[in-house]
Amino acid sequence: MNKVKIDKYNLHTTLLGGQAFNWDLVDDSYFGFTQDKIIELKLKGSDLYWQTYPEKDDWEFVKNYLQLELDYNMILERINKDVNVQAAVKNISHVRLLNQDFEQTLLSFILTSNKNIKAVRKIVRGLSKKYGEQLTINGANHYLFPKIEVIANLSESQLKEVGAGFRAKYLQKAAEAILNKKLNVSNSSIKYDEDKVREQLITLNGVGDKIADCVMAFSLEFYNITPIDIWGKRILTNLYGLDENLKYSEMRKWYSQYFGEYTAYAGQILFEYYRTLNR
DNA sequence: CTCCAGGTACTAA
DNA sequence: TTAGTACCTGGA
Repeated sequence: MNKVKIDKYNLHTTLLGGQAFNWDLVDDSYFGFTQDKIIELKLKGSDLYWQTYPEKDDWEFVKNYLQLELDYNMILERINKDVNVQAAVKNISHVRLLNQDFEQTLLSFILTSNKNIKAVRKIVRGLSKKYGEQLTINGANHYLFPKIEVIANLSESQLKEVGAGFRAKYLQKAAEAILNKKLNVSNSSIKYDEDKVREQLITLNGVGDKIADCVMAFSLEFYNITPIDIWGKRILTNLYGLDENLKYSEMRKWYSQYFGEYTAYAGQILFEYYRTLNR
């Protein structure tokens, strides 16, 4: 495996927390899957051992996916607005944001509607095992996330077989929209206007404010916003004293104005912290 | 067994 | 514009 030094990187919570559903801890290695790669990561002290399959040694991918060149100390300073952030950083140290693939992120988060993380992970694995390509690495079987065209051509009942439930038709339609280039959004959308990207995403059935924000923060590098789920709302009302009846857009605005350019990092750190506190 | 989950669409006022 | 409710399904 290849080796690189990393600092202040909570690999465990970053990979297995609430922003991605495609990582597993096997012995002391983390294995992740995308539409065309299996990624293996192993942390020993400050040494990160890494490898990609089947195309090996894809450093560009790993560097970009883990956002290794980002100035994390600077971000910590920028979001250090109060004791809540300080407590979160102290307790759940150094949670980062991954830069994930747009298509996989969109489809995965469509599955989160009214589901807990564990259940979503299960559906994503079912999808991959049944409809994704199989790879054998060191004698073990791994499955890639299914290709968009595969999902677009599955029936609603085929998707329900892996537990997608009422989200099955949303999933298929979203894959179809991507395939037919009906969506004016892709991984290069970071150049585009925030409101326009959100507007595009919400045209999809099954994608509302919250899921759109997840896709934007976790795969399109819109770090100035953070998705507000049930935990995000609890943080706003319980820690910051906001009215629980505020509209979603008003809550998002509050987060963005308070935390600024790196709101997504603040949101994710607070989310992982507050979720752990209340479990 | 029931209850509910990192929401969203649909309907009625 | 806003409030109320159904939705698949599997963990807890």
